[in-house]
Amino acid sequence: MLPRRRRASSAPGEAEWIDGGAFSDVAITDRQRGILKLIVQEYVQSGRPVGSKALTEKYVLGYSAATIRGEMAELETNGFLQSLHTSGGRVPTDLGYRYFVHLLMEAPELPSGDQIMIRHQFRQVEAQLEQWVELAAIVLAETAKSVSVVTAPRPAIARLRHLEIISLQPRLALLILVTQDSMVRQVMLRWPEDAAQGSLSRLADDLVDELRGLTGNEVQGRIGSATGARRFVIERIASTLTGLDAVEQVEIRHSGLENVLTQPEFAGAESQALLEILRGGGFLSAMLPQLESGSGVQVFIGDENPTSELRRFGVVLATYGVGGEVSGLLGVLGPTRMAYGRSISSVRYMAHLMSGLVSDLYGGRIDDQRSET
Amino acid sequence: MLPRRRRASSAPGEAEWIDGGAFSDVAITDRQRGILKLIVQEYVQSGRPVGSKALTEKYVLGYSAATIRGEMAELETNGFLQSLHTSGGRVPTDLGYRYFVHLLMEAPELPSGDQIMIRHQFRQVEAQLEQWVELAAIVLAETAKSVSVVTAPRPAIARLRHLEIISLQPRLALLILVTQDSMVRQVMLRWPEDAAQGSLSRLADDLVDELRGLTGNEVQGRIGSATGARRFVIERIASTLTGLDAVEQVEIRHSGLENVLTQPEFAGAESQALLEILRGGGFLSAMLPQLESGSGVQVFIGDENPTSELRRFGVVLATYGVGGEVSGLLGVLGPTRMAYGRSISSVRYMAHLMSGLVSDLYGGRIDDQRSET
DNA sequence: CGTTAGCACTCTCGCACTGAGAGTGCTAAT
DNA sequence: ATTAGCACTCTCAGTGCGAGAGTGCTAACG
Repeated sequence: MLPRRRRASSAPGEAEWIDGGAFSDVAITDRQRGILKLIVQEYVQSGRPVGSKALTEKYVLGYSAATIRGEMAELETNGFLQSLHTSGGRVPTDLGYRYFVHLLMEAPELPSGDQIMIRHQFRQVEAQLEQWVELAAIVLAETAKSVSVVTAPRPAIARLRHLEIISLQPRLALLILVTQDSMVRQVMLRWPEDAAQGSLSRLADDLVDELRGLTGNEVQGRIGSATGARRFVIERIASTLTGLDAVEQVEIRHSGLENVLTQPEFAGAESQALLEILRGGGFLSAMLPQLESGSGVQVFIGDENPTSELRRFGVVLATYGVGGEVSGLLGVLGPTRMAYGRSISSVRYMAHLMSGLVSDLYGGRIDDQRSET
Repeated sequence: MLPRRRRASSAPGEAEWIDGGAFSDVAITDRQRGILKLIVQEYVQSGRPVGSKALTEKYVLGYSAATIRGEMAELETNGFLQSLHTSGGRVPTDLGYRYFVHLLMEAPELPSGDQIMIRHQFRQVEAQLEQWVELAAIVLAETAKSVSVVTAPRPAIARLRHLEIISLQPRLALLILVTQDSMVRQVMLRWPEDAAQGSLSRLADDLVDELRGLTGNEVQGRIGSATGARRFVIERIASTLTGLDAVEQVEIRHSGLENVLTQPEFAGAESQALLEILRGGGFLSAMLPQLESGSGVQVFIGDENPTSELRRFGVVLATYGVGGEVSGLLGVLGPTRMAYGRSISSVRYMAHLMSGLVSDLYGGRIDDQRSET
């Protein structure tokens, strides 16, 4: 009946009333819309349930507290609000937030001052690829004032570009793999017998020539009749490459825990839930199938989240990257009572920025790799 | 007068009374020692100030609560204990903890069951170097039941082993540096003019031949009369290598926040202090000068810490690595009221384990680098 | 007929108060 | 030297209470 999840308004500036059809079967008047909007904003800001009197005192409305009470009662029966106690104000339900995000909220562009500052920070570390993700997490946490999560950009599928084998000890060597998308992995190799650097280097050169541009599965297919050290190394290359494609391998950076842990709802055990979510790779593998890549900023509120641990959280996510080729994911995590407008603005801008950076690196050069050594 | 900081007992098993000389100018009887030990243990476990009566009820001692009161009073005047309120028991001071750690505590070896489990986990990821540090942080946090910090092993000084330049776009290239200690760094290069992959590869080959084995400063010295792209690349190599030597570049992994944030002393703003410490590189640069490398597990309690943000924390640290050549740092962070014995055992074992792993990689092959390509 | 003021009622929250429990120092007896 | 006893202090949990805020209902109003 109602949409479980929808893309956020992508038009900066005014709230959009277009496509209200999804909610149109619910009777909700303009005035109720206005009141709902105020309640969400107020509750997000204060964290305390909001009542009719408080609204009339804080805002100049054309009608009185009693009227608001009536409207609030109706909003409650329609499922947009709920009252925690008989007295003491009301708070939005997940549906209330959803309606707010979908139809009432504004998510303007980030102030140009912020944009300039952020771009400046990125220019500082532009050269060091390793720092991009870290910086993105930090900046996103700061602008959204929430916990941010960012993954490194990943190719849809890893292909070998270069490898080196470095002898460390007679029976120990280090295999360095570089993929076409500039990911680097180091793998330790233990030989059953002594191996000299010379033969290892030759082996490496051979393998580069033979395996360049191949995926993990294709490398696996090349094992063929290879034997001994050569076979062993090829197997390792294959498994490392396929490992890179696995979702579980993706590391999430996060930042800004302090923005959220100090909020009242995270006083007790709730903070543990948050840390748990951020720790394992579970968050990612739960979220990924929900994301239609390239579809802009997506918002998950409370029960809309795929796992029950996230039931009390709001998640604002976007993918970034170039086409379907290389992509990462970034977003913001907070209590359902979070500032969705600001979060969406921040996430949208950061996704845009990171896409730009990544496309500088990888854009339009997917197939001209074999040209030179 | 009193030592500000001392190495922890490194003899597994019994507490050591040797070298008590440092504290010997303070009059403290055997019975007081026993009482102090009990108080620290009790307080660490319960988190509540401990009183005389509670001790007699919990333990079978040869004397009564009144006697304990007398001894506790004396311990307080000597600075080992302090009472937070007129009534309500006493808690150890920093000095009390220090005495406990130095002379009263046992830090036995980790149970062999734990050791086996840990080694098993490491065997699983042995091949993936990137995962060692991560796993070390996780395991350390688990065994010490506290927040762990681990840095990746770093060479004392980075020397170039290999480099590659990969053309991404006409004016954009990626420089991949590999140091002799197998660290890999990726640097983006923007050219003022178009450059073909062919010339870049030749440039890279040239530079490898010329710069292999050199440190950042030495590379800097080789700039000489080089011009154009060549000069630009050399400069970047030099600055990246020197950057690797900088302490600020070191990344700390941490794990186990949940072990500590749920404890009573971190209910409020204190948690923010902890997150702050773990965030920036400040922690490391403050701690490093305090550490005599290779001297085993070191313990810093409260005011013994170099920075004031750490005043309410206890820190148990050890370096690991091979000789003075390659080293990292790992340890545990917690409230001053932490289980020092368990922490020291865990840190000691993990340092030992990581040293073993690192020495497999880097051991005794510091100077035979130029032999082959 | 929608809107609003008024009213009685409910619930939370902060505050003061209280008694139990625990700890302390002191002293006199052992 | 050790200890039992005692008077005193302080914390903490529980209780009661009043203020404040919110609610639903109803009657009056434009």
